[in-house]
Amino acid sequence: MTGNERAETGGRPLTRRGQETRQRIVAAAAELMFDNGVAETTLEEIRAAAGVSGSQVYHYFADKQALVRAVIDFQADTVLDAQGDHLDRLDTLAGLRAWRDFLVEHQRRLGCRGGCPIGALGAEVAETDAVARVAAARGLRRWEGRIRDGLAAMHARGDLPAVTDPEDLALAILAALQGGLLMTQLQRDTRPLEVALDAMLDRIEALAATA
Amino acid sequence: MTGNERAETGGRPLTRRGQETRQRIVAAAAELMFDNGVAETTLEEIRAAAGVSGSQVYHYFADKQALVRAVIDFQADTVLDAQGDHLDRLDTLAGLRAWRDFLVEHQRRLGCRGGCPIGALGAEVAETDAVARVAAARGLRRWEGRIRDGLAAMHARGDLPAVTDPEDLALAILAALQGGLLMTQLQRDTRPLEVALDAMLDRIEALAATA
DNA sequence: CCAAAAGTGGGTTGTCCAATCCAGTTGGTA
DNA sequence: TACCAACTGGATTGGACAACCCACTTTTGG
Repeated sequence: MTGNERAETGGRPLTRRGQETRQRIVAAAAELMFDNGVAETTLEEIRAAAGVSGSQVYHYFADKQALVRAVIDFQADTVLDAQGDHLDRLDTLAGLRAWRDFLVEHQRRLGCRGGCPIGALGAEVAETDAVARVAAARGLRRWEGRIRDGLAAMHARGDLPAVTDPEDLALAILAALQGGLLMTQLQRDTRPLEVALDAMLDRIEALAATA
Repeated sequence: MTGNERAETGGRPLTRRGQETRQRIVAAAAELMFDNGVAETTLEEIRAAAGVSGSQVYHYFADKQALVRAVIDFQADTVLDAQGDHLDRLDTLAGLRAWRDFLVEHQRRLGCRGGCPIGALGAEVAETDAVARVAAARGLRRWEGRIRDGLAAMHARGDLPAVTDPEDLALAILAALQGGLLMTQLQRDTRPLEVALDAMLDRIEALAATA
């Protein structure tokens, strides 16, 4: 899922070591951009944080924009990874609640800083770089897909009313999550995230009760 | 609500003309920053768009950061203004639905560009400028307050179950709205906004039915 | 072992832009 | 009419930073 295109147009292969270095650069860039935003992160800082020298960044990326795009794909992978098994257990109410608690606890540990690694990054570059915008949208879609799979299983099992659409429900939950993260970031308080997710899960619980 | 502090610390008064010019600068900055983001907006562009010359920007603002903070307050006023009477009619289900339609239609007219003028701006500077972050949070709180007032009226009237908390409900709705706007911006499609708001309003409708 | 890739450690260039300064004019108002 | 804020229209400085280039060494994979 992470873009493998070389900086140079001729698609010469990357050795394992090359892949690793490239990945180190992307990971370092991701962390710095998460902490300080894209605009406030310089290639020099990234170079130093990744522990590579001189022109290595330009060896792997045509320009900063290309790196930003790689970072977005990287964050999509990382975010889904970090949620681990939780995403496989969204087919019960208990699983959904546990996932909610995990997300809230994660924000608490971060001091409510940074917001969503995909959403915040995407929003910053959305109006400047259409390719990056689409990459961020794609990342959120993958996330949405995992939520939908859980709800669809509930739906198929008959735990949700037949008329409810798991697609819509999943999208609504992710939107509440994104908004909750944004407000939690601005207020430095996990309450918006808690209340937003609880509202959606309470709704699902209510729907489940009628099924 | 918009900050009136002069650039110079000695608080000399602004004449009406001065106030107007200052406002023109803020409005021009707000539009440019909404379209292109803070980092991509130069003071020179703002100066030209506002139709003022040379050092006028620095006559009213100590630096770019001060201008950004003024823009955030300005956008808070503007956003609430733009929703006009809708915000006074959030005490019925019909009023809530009409508000939802207005928001969706507004995004459609904008081509789903820019996201929330407060949220997107706040997120961009949140990790760099704590004062701006707090200003954005304050703007969202005002918005949240208007929603809560409507729901509280329903609650007082007995249209919502006594156990439900209008505060929480309002916060959840605003979070869904923010997340919906963000995803709508990234996907260039109003569906996320529609689905997120509908989920929250359906929930309120269900709660109202049990009251 | 050899060719290509990966990597070092600089230097350089050009541009953009925030921020400052100033000498002078206009305009309102007490 | 005197004063001061508002405003003009520049010039300038200083720094940051993306992007590019190069001579050379090390690593690796076939």
